[in-house]
Amino acid sequence: MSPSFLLAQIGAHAAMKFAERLAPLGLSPPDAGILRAIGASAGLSQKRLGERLSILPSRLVVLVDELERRGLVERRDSPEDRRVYELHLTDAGRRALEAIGRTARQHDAALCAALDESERAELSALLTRIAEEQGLEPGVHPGFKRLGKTAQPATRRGKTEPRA
Amino acid sequence: MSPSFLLAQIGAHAAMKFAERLAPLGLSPPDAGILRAIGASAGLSQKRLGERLSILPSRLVVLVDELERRGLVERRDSPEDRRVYELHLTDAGRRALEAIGRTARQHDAALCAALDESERAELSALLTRIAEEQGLEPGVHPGFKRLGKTAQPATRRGKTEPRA
DNA sequence: TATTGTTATACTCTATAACTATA
DNA sequence: TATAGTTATAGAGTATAACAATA
Repeated sequence: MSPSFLLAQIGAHAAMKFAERLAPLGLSPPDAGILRAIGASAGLSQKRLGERLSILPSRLVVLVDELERRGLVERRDSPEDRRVYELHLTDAGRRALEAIGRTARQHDAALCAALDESERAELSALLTRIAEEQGLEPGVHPGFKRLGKTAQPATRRGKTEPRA
Repeated sequence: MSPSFLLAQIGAHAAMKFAERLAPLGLSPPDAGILRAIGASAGLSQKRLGERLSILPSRLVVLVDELERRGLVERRDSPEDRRVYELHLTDAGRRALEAIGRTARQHDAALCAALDESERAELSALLTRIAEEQGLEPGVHPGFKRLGKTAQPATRRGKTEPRA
């Protein structure tokens, strides 16, 4: 089987399984990405957060709203520019981030159960080279942009009508 | 970086790039999966096709409608059970399938440009073992089921109101 | 009564444009 | 005039229920 098909297939499977493990924490994969990014760069604006994660501003608002409502993220007015917020993790947010880390390690172990330690290292090395050559941002899941094709509406002829 | 994150990241990238290469043919990834499945088992019913590809019947109808409208797929009444259609590729459908194959090989070469021949074989071997251990169907992309978490509507407080 | 294909509908995510407050 | 954040809305994809024809 072609490596790129296997990558797409296992990658989608990995993303789904990770989302399943995250669900009991009440978090989605975008939530985890947001908490991780804020944890790595406290004070980030929504603008730059959205750019880093390739999440549209209009969607980011809703995601941050929810994380703020649940007390994991805090929006502070920037003293330099009153248009922007500085995003910070609360204590609960930091605990959530740690839980995400534990979840990720469990997920990793389960997904790579077929491989021993040195094989996992070999796999990571190969994947890292591909990621670099393809110009992928380290630590940033690209999400899934719009990609379908544009097609005209089809004229339907029914199975809900007698055929004989 | 953890292998499972790299897998999800590169997998999503691979899926997007493949969709981009398919777009000039006027096809989406599900279209390609459908043509491939019908090509491998001519006469398949929509029911079994949907099961194999994990596409819901209500969506499959629309996809097959469009492929039939474009003359790539033909629905023939089953002589044994008047409820079902037998799905077949037309000549144009077979040509489309060949074009998809060429596209997939180009995609594969581009995605794995960082690796030489023996490294690609090594990668495929590792990935195949993971796919088997994880119980993934050979040749079937799992798509992306519903996985977000359920959250109550948030009470918004606006940046569109004066803050001072 | 169960099944195949189909339609209708709801919810989520992606995407774009327009809007408010501020620079 | 441009920018950060927000709102509204349109377009896909996912999911469920209900329906007609047939088994």
